[in-house]
Amino acid sequence: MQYATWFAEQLVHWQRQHGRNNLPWQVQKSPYKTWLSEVMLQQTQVATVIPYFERFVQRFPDIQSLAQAPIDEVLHLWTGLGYYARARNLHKAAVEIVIAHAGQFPTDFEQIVALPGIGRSTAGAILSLALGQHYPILDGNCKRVLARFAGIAGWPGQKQVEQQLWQLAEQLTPADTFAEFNQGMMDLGASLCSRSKPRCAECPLQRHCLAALQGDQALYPGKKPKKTIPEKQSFWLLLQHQQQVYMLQRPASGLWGGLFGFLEFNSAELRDEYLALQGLAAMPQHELAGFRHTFSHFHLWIQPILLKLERLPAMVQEQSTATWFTIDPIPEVGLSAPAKQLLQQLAVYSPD
DNA sequence: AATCCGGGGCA
DNA sequence: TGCCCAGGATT
Repeated sequence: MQYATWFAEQLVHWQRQHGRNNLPWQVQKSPYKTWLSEVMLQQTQVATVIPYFERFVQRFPDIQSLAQAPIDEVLHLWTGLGYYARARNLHKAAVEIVIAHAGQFPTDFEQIVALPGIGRSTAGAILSLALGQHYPILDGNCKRVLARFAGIAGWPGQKQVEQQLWQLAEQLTPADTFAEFNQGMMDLGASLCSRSKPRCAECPLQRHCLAALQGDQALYPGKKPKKTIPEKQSFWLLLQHQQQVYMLQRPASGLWGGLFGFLEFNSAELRDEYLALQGLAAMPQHELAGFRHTFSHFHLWIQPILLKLERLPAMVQEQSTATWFTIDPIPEVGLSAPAKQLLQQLAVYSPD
């Protein structure tokens, strides 16, 4: 890459002038805070992450406190962020760090990348931003900047395209100012070099950016091949008794792993069978508004109904993972976004 | 409605 | 090694 030195100088200069240097995880920087922010940012944009980050660090100020926490509390602070396996991995990694590294965040690439939830890019970010070591990163922002600058075609999900991007990142990352450089790549990708309507006129890299010169910025990075995704239905049963609702903890892996949810059925018939079996068929049912929740690989149509119970049926209490939670305040466990939304609805319909 | 995403897990 | 999985926000 003939422009490597120029590229780094331009980007670092731009980062110092226009980049982000006062985000919550950038002041009183530590490997722990950098790690936490990077994991949150893997899935979510900066503006959304900030309040989650603040709450999380306030409750778990260091690796030890995180390691000691019950997983339900970790998931609670993650509620609404999505990708809950990452919260589980974060917690698991904290325990590993306490056991294997005496509570000190490891400083070797190999040790860091061995932690659950940390891959090459996240390890590179922690090493370069918080540990003063020369490593490249390649997050979504970097991929877009690099693909446009060098005109790298194809979808970055393809092995060979990703390989090219990593190689380019390695070549361009300067030996000394790697921290500003990596931060600059993320900042540029998140601002000027956005997916749609990039502001090339303001970009420090425009002069040698292939996509800008060709005017085909929209072609990079290549798009993921799309496929039609199925629509599934789910019938949720909200059992309410006074100011409490009945919820079950989901299995640790899979969709909404480890979160608490309502009774769930694949059809209205199965739901009604359950109600009959529990002797609840005659109770008045309030049909709540159905709604659609979208995942990357399917749509889920959720039809909730609410049953207000006079008395607690015995069988309902016996399920092992089941708990009666107060509606308000919201229980301090992991909840999916739709479950949290429904709980908030119930709070409105069921004032004290 | 389409798009985005870094890493885990399994065939 | 190459898929598939995962959740919500933004555009």
